[in-house]
Amino acid sequence: MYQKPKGTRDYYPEEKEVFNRIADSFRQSAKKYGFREVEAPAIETMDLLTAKQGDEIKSQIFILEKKGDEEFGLRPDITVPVTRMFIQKQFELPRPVKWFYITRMWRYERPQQGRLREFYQFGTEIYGPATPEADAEMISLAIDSLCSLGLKKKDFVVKINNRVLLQSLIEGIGIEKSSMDNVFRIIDKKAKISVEEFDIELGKIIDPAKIKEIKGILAIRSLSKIKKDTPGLENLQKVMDALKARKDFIELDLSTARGLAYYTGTVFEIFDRKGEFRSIAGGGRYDGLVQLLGSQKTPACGFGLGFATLTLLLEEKKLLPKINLGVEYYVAPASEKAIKKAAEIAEKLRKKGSVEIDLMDRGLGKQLDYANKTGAKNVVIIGDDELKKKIVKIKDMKTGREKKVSLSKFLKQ
RNA sequence: GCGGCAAUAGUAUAGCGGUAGUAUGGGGGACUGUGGAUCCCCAGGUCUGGGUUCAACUCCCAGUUGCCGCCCCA
Repeated sequence: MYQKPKGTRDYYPEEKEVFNRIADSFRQSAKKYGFREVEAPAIETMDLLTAKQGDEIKSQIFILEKKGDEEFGLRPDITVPVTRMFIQKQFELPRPVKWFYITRMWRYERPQQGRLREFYQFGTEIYGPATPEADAEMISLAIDSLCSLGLKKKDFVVKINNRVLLQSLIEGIGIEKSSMDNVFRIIDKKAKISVEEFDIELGKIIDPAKIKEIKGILAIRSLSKIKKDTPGLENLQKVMDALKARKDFIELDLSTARGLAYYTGTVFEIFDRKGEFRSIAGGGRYDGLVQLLGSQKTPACGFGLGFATLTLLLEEKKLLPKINLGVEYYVAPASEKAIKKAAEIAEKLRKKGSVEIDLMDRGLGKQLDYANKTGAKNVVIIGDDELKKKIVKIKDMKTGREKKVSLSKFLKQ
């Protein structure tokens, strides 16, 4: 028996339908805000995929065997390919450019809870506006998207921060810029590790006497506690003001830093309230990315929302869509002679809805069994008797009740 | 890249150093054109490769995959 590749998952019909329902729901939410769906190639040149540099990143790309001079890899995220798409058409696109995607990505890494090697994300990118309203809009959309699946404010929380603000505060206590990336990385992990570990990790790169001050900063729960002219403060305040209608979902959390990412301003991450799973979604402002990819500097922001963790949460909250893949009509020929007529009936019924017909040359009992197991709503029975009388029997599979209908009348309705 | 636990029909589970069972699901049949019940028949399994042994599904080692964690999470 062949096994499926490590870290992938198969979607059998019911599972695929669950996926489709969730995807459709996201699609609708995004369209309500005027976002337009895009798709990028699964493969991109290694030049593009590694443009952001970093050895870790490169080690997580599935690199395709080199043919000639061409070197491709599977995209490990889609912000970069979509940004490439933006750059190629940027001068003809009316701004703001608001795109969304529901598609898959690949990362060569160890699978664990909520993390696969091939995975789906719903996400958005906005190119053009530098306004706090743009940040607020993408966060609103993320919240609405989750709510439209039935999740409530008691189920998830949006932790929001601003990297400029965090950096000014950290610099304000005398930490050098050179160690900022590492400090950010540890700060971002704070919720996941113990106080002792946090102290040890930070102690390795900064003066241990400063750890307490950092903790003091991270404990701030309200922007009003921060000195008025601190860079980033006003911007974050405006973003949060614009999100007032959804304030029950939002928490200021200065320890949300989002690793070494390309984020330059607002950052946010969505978690389940219990903090049981890894993050459901994350995003922020990345004003430097377009320039990094070789074009003129353009403000941009976006978020990504993974299906893996989301599914875990929906499962726990019993919010996964209930699926019935049964057809509306199963047409059951009860005799050899009726097969032709049954095919005719099926063909006509298909103009209106989903119809299945016997392909296994089985007796009526087995056919009903099959119709029952696959969730068919009605069975149309046609046999010698019905042929003679020019009728069909319609059996409601839920109630078991049968009614006789004249064939011509039935096909006309 | 590192570590912990696990692996028996499609699924869920027994079992034992000596020829692998049960349930469910799948196919066929009976109940004499009618499903969800009952009964009968059929197909289907010890993850892979080594080792120990007269004999390995069972014990040992390695690999693979799964679950979980670390690293990382653009």
